[in-house]
Amino acid sequence: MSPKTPEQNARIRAESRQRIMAAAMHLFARDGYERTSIAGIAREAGVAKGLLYNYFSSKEDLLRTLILEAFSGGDEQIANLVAADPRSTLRNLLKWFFDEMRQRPEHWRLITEITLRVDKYAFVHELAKAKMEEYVQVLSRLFAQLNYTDPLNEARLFVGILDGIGVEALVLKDDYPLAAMEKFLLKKYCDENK
Amino acid sequence: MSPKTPEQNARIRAESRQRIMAAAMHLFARDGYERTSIAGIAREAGVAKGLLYNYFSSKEDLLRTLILEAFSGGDEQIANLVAADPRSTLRNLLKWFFDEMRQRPEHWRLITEITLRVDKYAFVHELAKAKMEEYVQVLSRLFAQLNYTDPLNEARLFVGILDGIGVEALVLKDDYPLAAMEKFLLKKYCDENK
Amino acid sequence: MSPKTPEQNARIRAESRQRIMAAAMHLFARDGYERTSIAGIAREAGVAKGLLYNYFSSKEDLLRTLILEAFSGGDEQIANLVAADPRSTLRNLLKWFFDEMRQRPEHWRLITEITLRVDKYAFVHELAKAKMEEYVQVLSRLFAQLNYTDPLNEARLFVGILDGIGVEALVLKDDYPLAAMEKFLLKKYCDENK
Amino acid sequence: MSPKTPEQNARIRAESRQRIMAAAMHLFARDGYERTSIAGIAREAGVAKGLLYNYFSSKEDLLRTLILEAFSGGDEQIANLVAADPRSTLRNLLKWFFDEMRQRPEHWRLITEITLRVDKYAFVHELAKAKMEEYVQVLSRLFAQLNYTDPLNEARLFVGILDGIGVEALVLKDDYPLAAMEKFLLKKYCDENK
DNA sequence: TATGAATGAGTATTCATTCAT
DNA sequence: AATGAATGAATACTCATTCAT
Repeated sequence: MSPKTPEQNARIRAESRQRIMAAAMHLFARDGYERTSIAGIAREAGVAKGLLYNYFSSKEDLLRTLILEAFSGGDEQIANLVAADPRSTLRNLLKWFFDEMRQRPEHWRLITEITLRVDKYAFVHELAKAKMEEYVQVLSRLFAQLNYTDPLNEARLFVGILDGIGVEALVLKDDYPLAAMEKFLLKKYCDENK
Repeated sequence: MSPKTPEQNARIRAESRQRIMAAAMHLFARDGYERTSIAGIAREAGVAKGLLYNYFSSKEDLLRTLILEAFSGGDEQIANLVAADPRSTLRNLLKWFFDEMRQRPEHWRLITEITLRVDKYAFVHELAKAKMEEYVQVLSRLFAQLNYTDPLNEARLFVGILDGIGVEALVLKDDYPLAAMEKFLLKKYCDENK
Repeated sequence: MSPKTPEQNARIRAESRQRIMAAAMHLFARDGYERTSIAGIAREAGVAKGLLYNYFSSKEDLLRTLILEAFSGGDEQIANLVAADPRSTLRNLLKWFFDEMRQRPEHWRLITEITLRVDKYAFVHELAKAKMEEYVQVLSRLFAQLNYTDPLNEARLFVGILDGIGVEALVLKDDYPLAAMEKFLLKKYCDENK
Repeated sequence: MSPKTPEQNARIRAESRQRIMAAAMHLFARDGYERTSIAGIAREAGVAKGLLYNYFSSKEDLLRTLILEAFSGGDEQIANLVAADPRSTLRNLLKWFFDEMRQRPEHWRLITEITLRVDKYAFVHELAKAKMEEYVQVLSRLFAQLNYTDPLNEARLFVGILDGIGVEALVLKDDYPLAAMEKFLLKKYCDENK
């Protein structure tokens, strides 16, 4: 008789929104942004096409939302990896990275693909640049503490290594020796006896 | 009006084909595969849309042809980089890589983008895997000659580094310090005094 | 919480209904029937979309209601314009018409637009025809009293003039010399010395 | 074997374009611009939806083309109505107008509807204003030659009359006494004995 | 009485592909 | 070998309407 309470509506909205975002993330990651249709996302989410536009103003707005959330979600997690000594921090970071590659490869595939299509989605350029610089700065300090002679470029190299391994693991999938590389890098960067 | 000789026809065919491929490569690289239209390729090539289907059975077939050629073209060039001593070979390789990133970034953007869309274009998976293994083997031998303790993984790391720097340079464009990284890597891998 | 009395309910109903109608009239007039959305009307009226369907069975029903009311509303006003002598009645009529064009141009734009879309909204045809004949009859009597030789066609002409000036004023807006035409027609039809 | 000659193509294109324009004119006029779908136009024209976009960049572009053509077509015809003496010119004009209303009512319905929806299609405002002023000027000269005391406003009135009768004839259709009004106006404006 | 989340048919537009010439 | 007019399935997006609360 009486309309739904604001709380009920908020919950319903949050749920629908979440389902749509999860479906979109899955499909964007699996098939790429361009190859994913709104109809497909709606079907995957189990809602009608039109509902999507109650929550996102366009397909690109949905993408933007996912990207922003992915980037900011990453930030929090990385903040948790910082340890007392630099070598442990590096170790945590490497372990986190390889775990992610094993557990959410599709998620990272999307991030990588979108990041490469920079021209079309200009906001990504700024975002990626800011993140990159942030990571390089943090790593640079770590390498300085470890007395590397050129910590800035070591930091850039380290980021590049992770990026490169990421791309290769995404392409070669089970054929890429993730475990071996993890061990190798842990030894190279975190071995106390070195 | 007069019937053409078989030789003339062959030449004409080769030329048209080449123009179409050049136009397609340019546009695929600049705008991405999905965002490039057959009409656009035909316009860029200065031919009619229909002609395209005399040479390629579909848009994807055209893509496939370009990818195959790009990969095999790379092979030849890399073969030329091999020098007498391993350190010079590494130096040539690094210099070639950084030159390519400076001169044909869009070309490599396409290769990278397509390579990431592995599921859709399954043939790429095999191709990429074969190339990767080939490169790793060659590099592995180089690192063995240079007495690295784990030459196989060093080779994988090296390939990963180039991949990663490539991705970052493509994303950050002029904001990425290509020159600094080139110098840094040349010192790290090719400095005789080390 | 406490159950409302029937009187309260009736008042609430009347108010909601009125707000919806006012909002719809405003938007239909400003943007046209097709370009106005139910969502927009609800927003303008400050009610939920669903409520609209408690009072009107469809968008078209809402339109119909507005049209009927506009026509019958006009009747009342026009009845008040009748004066003792025919020339004064004509003068009142002209003044009322030009005042309306100045004060509620959008209202008349809607009436005109809808009236033209006769096929789609068949009920308008009958309505318009009935009104037209009624006006022509009244005017015809006026012109007969003023000893015009062909009062029936003079009446039709007079109605046509008002319609025509209405359309032109709606199209040309501030570029149409409403004041000059008002003066001109008053002189033509109501000048005692003529 | 050989491709179509440019002449063949030009003819084919002109024909298709014409069929699409005729279909669009018909449907826009009958159902209104908003209620007419591209699919409907294509069906009426007997072509595929896509073909429409080979000739017009959008639905609005198609409308614009039709409007411009309708306005410029009118110009030519009206130029032919000018006669040696002003009374004959007026007679030609009135006859032309009533003939048009009898023969192409739907055409004029479209012009009127679009002209009223000025806000959305700003280019119409300018067009209509220019035409109106042009007609008023020509008529003003005619009325001056006929020694009317206020030729400018007489001209405006005359244009208004035609507009008004047009609107009413469009709405009332066969119920509007077009013939009677024609005779009445011819007598009023063109009777030599008056 | 009133709400607003949800639906799905409908819209304009794009584009790979075909085919008569 | 080459053309480009034509096709129609697919796409993102809109919006009147329903209905559980």
